[in-house]
Amino acid sequence: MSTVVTSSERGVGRVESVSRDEAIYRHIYTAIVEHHIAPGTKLPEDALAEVFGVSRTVVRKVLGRLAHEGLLRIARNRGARVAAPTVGEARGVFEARRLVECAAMHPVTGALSAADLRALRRIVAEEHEAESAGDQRQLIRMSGEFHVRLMAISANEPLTEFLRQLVARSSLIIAMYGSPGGRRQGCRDHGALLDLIEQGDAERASEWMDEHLRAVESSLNFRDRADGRPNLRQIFAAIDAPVSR
Amino acid sequence: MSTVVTSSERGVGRVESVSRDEAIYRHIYTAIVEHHIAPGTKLPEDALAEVFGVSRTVVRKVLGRLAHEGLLRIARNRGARVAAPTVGEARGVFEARRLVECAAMHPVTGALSAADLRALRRIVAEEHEAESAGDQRQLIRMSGEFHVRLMAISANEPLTEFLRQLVARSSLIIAMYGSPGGRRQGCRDHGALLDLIEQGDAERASEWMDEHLRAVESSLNFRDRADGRPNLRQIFAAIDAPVSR
DNA sequence: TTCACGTCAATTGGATACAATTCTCAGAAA
DNA sequence: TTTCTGAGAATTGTATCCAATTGACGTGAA
Repeated sequence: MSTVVTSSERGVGRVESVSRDEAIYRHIYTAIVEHHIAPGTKLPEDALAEVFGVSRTVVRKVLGRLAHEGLLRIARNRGARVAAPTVGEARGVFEARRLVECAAMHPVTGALSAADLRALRRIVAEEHEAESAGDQRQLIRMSGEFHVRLMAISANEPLTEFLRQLVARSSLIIAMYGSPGGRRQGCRDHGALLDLIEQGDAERASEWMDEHLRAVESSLNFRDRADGRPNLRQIFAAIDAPVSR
Repeated sequence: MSTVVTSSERGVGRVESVSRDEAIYRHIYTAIVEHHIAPGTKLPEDALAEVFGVSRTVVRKVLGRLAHEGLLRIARNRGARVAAPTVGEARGVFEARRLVECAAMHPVTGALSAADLRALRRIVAEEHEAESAGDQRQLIRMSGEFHVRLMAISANEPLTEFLRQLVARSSLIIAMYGSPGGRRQGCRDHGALLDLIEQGDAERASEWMDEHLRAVESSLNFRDRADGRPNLRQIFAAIDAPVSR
């Protein structure tokens, strides 16, 4: 599963970059977003506390944060599970992304610097490398990174943070509904988008982003679940047959 | 200050609508958004625990949630304070609102039902009443309610929740930078917006929303703080004089 | 007077203990 | 066999306790 940060992290040389809470948060966050943990998986407080070598207190804080970001669902007295977005929730996330990311192309195009462009092209290059190497997890990571970093150019903290959450949830959605080799065009696409932005054509960049996100959404299979155990409640919710007896 | 919910809330007739956590959350949330507590006010865990008759444990959970929504700032070992948005943060919030709310006018216009329209007109009427009565807090509440309910018509949960947070933070911003009688045109404006949406003119509704939000932002006074103690760091950040000694 | 320093009170961070709830599964009854 | 039931185990919710950090205050030296 996920490796645990040893106590050596608080070395003298390093500026204790992140708190212990933050480190645990990132571990679980990464595990979910990079598909190390399947949607619906239960995350018991005891087990996590033991894995990370802390008490349940700090685990609960982290779980609360992840739940607030939509990556977990916490049911009272029933603990936390990795979120398993319904089809409706999945469509909602992508609709929100289209609205926000397309609209953001205008301020982003206006604010783009040469350094920004270099950093983004570097990410696209890493996407290519990951694709060539067949490293699906790296591809997921870099694809998400691209979208978030692009939004970050707007220098708008609320929007960037919001998108970060949407991108993370998108990753969960792909884990549930994505076909294994579903998204092939993704990376070259991002490069083409950068060309448009570099040319200052915000309008076409916006249209481009719209098509891109629709393509990703279209590549999903909302008819049957991708993972092992089917969500019975979801399946039967659409069937209005009378219950026997 | 804020009244405490007595234990009678868990009456038999009522379906125990909200948990105790939720009740405490709403109390503090309302107190902040409706300007019962000034930005920068410290919120000690002990004091809140005593006020609400619970242990610090549950208070901490609630404070964490409020901090995650941007209404509080929690500094390690220094406790929670009501957020005091800087000018930059304030502009960021309004920029995000313009981007999201304007873009949302298209799906909202498409999805508007007769019942939605009635509910929104009712809110506008309550805004008028509050304005006539000089009830500033009710005016704040209804104005925020209008924007959130309007977004809710899009039936997009992530966007609606995001806007709810932005609206709450806007209220904090107005508490800091708003002049007492600053916003007079607000309520009739909302009615005019509904006219445009009712006519199905999403494009003009979007433009209208843009102007509306810019007007609200323009009515703010970002030069000197509205509340008592000035933010020295912010003031001196712009001055590049060498420190004596 | 002003600054530096050290002690002490106040507050928060984290761990543990106990209570409350849910889940599991064996066993009985239909 | 299937379904219901209930006792026990497992897990979460809350309170409390102790350690760690911060901030305030008072003392003393320059």
